[in-house]
Amino acid sequence: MSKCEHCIARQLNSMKSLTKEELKRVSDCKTTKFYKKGEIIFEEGESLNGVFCVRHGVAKLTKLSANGNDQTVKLLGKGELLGQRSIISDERTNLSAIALNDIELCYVPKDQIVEPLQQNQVFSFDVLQNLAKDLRGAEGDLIDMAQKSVKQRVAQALIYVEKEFGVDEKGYLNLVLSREDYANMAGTATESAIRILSQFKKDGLISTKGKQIKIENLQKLKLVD
Amino acid sequence: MSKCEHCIARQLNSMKSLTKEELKRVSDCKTTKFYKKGEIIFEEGESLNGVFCVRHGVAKLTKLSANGNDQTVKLLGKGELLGQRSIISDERTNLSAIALNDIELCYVPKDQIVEPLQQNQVFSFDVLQNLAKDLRGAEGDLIDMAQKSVKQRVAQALIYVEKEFGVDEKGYLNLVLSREDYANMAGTATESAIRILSQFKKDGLISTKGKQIKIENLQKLKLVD
DNA sequence: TTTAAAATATGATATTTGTCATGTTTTAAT
DNA sequence: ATTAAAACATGACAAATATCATATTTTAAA
Repeated sequence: MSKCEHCIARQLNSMKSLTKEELKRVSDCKTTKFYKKGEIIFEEGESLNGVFCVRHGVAKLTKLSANGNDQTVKLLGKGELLGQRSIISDERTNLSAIALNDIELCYVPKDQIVEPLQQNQVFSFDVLQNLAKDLRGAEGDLIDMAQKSVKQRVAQALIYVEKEFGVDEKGYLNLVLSREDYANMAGTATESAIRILSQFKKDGLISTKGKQIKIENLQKLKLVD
Repeated sequence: MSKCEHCIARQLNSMKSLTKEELKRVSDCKTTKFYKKGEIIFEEGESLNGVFCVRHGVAKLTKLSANGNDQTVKLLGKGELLGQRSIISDERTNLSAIALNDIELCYVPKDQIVEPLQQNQVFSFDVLQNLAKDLRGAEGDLIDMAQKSVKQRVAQALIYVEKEFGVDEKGYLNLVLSREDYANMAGTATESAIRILSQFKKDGLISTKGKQIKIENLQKLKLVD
């Protein structure tokens, strides 16, 4: 099995601050898991006994709201960690994680994270900084959700996907999502997302080819009202 | 000047995990600041060189949205810390802090927090757990904002204020807020908040005496649609 | 105490967004 | 290749919410 020491994904998260010995231990007891598009990685309410590190593919973190809608909180790509928070606060997870495409994850048992967290200052400070950054992001998202129009939120979702996951050689978003996925990110009805994306297309802000989307005018997309 | 060692507020946050020596140092270099109702403690975009600990009174963290609305992100009462995150991530603050009533804060210079953060495992793990908890809360709020009706959000704001700051001997909320404050918390127009509060009053969910509000039927308030 | 300003209240109306219905297109399984 | 299911699209309408206008009440300042 491949080793963490050589994993590129590792460079992208706090794991880079583990000592060689700690990393070796992680590497020795990690397992690799595969999930197909749409499969559930974990569900809200579960107790997690470890952390998942995305090696390849994209997952979404969602929560089912009281009225039965799925709200997507965050998308996670290569190198990002799932379940980190539940481990730190030792609580059940409040979110579900679902594969958005075929995904490969490394599963690292809890102890391998908690122990360094309590003994390796560099690591724990790194995790701390990441959490602080996440928190800032979450507050920003909260405000956007409260203050921006649905159209603006859909535009944001497109911009986010482009920025986070990039485009292919022809400019199409690497991450292909359904209209429903965009609706869940923007916190709106699927029909609304469809309508808005159609409008964006008519207005030349985006173009599509099948399910693929290309942002044609990023500036205007940022300025929708 | 009073000492941190004897401060009750301290018990409520991560400072309780500082060693005696660390706490002594904090105590020796802290300064006390007073702000009147409505005064700005700090504004978004400022670089903070320390952390504020609420000793008495309540502050709100808000952000001005693109369309000129103030969105309240969090209220902070006795023992809570302001600016913690900006210190950890070493970034300018993205939120403004404003006194909701006359408030007394202890200001602790950055170094007194950062140093223990990098050397005292117990303290840094405590902060880590608090951040994890805050992040969970922020994600919950995000989802509520996206999925709940304005009426539900106003109801929530009332419930939050009761839970967080309690009631006086007659059952009135200790923290007296304007309708606009409630609107900013719920992310809605002031008129909408006013209308909804009036409706709650008509329906017997709350009663008022001047600006004071009493929750009369918590159960029903939790169940508004 | 008087008076101006701020906060609260409420109606009328416009806008945004959601919901339901229905049809078309695309995708994936047989 | 055929077919069923899923995704996409769009119209019609309803519901939620914002906005604008204006009046009343409360608060704070002179």
